[in-house]
Amino acid sequence: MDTKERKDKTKKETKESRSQEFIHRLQTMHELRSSGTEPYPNDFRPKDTAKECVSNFDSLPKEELEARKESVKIAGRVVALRRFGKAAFAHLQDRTGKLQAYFKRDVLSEDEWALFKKIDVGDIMGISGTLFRTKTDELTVEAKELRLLTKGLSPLPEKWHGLQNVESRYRQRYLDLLVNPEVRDVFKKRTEIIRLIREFLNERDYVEVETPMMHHIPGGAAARPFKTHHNALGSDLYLRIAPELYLKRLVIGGIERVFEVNRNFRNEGVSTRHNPEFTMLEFYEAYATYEDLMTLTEELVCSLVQALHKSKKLTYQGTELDFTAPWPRITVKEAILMHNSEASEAIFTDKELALEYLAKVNPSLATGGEDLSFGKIILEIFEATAEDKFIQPTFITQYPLEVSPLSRKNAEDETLVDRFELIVNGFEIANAFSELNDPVDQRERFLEQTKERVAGDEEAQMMDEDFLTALEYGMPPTAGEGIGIDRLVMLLTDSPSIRDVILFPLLKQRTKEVREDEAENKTKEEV
RNA sequence: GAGCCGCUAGCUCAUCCGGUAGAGCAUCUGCCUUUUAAGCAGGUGGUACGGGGUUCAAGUCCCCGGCGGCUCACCA
Repeated sequence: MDTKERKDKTKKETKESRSQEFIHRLQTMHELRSSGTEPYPNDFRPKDTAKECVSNFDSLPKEELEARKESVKIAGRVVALRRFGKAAFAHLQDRTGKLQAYFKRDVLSEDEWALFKKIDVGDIMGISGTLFRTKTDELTVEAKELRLLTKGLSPLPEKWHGLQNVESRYRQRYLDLLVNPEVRDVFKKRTEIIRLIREFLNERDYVEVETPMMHHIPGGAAARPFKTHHNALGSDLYLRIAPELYLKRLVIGGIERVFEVNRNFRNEGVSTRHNPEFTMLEFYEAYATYEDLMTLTEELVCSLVQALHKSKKLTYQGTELDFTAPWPRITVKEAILMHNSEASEAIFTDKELALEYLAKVNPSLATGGEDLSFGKIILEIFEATAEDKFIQPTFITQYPLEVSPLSRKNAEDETLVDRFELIVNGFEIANAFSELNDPVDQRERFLEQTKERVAGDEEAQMMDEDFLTALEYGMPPTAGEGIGIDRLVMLLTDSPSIRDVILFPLLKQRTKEVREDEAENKTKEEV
């Protein structure tokens, strides 16, 4: 078979044209198999990891290490390969890190040397050998035996620059993880943060639960939901926008301290701070108030900052953030007055004046603003003028009643609720309140929401009779909180975009893929 | 949804006023038994995101579309 015939054969095997390197590797794979070397075996069991080798033996002096003839057996991906004719160095990367391997023609059998000559960067190998130190003092395993464990057909991105193309990094995250160590590090930290949060709550007697992702009535937050359909039940369902109403049912059921770390889905735009599916921690504690949760939040977040940065301070995108507690507690009203020197205090008592002021600070809401509730107007003024001014961790408290349909009314001022948000670097990290446990009041709040919904507010909440039924059995006085895990991880890992802390952020399907999928689906339908 | 920027070899990037599409790494051939962005010599590899237009000539200019990034808007 000449080269051209081989290329044609390869094109038939793979549905599109491939790079010369892919074709060459595919040929190598076929050659190995036909000469009796399985390119995808599964009988190799490594006994050691790169990290174990380093931590156990890297401290030994060269002579002592080599006298011990320490045998190791490791497996990993070839991420670098330097050949010298009759010898070669490679770096193998496993889940724990990298280890250099040395291959010498004298040491290996003829078959193994022949196999080694067919190894490419990106292949996965298994090696048995002894540890030694090179001239440059690097701990290295000298291969006595080697196996090809997986032949890689597609070449890895370049060793020096890694994978830079942002779109490729998100779409092919496996490559990003493989070649960009700092990306691996961010996701390790994400896992660690979630582990620490679980530990923190478990220590305080909280019980972790899982509640439904598919809701008949999407509730617990102001957001537009994704809609789906259950065929057998013949009913439309919504992906949850928050677990809140289910977690409260559990508090009613006697799980007095409960939490869930899981996904929420909100049908809204994407940005550096928003992904349609995102991870939220929600927790509820009976016999606590929102003030207790402020203290708890300080403890939780401080412990995370301390654990990851060995300090109470960290730098986020060039800004130093100091998490030393206590953090300022500022009411929405105070926050607005702080950052609007020209605003009169009358805007908090006169809806017309407030609306006038809002039109000034956010002209996009000038039309249709009359439909907004007083509370919504105040909140809009806060968001337009004050929210992003709070860089250091700050609790914003005392939110308007109308924008908090699940929160307990403030005892002194019934137009406000006992609620706070934690703002860091201008964005919301946490939202918490003393929960409304008066079922009659809750019903009225839902009715109020229903009216707003009819008036056109797609985010207003729906009446949830099943939840009201639960509340009517009695929920202990409870405080609850939600913490956006992705945003917290952004802060703790100095990541500029939420997409840098979500393994597979939502991206549009590419046109070519859409066409192929449509073609495939059509074929299936015809069959 | 709007504005700006980007999309060129497997990867990272050049191509200045429109004039034969280039480099480094990877790959291929040869040499090389302690290298680590190994080295030396030689070669292959391109539908320049897709489509249309202007032009003797388009990666480059214009229009339509796709995907991505950033900013804004939306969005707790």
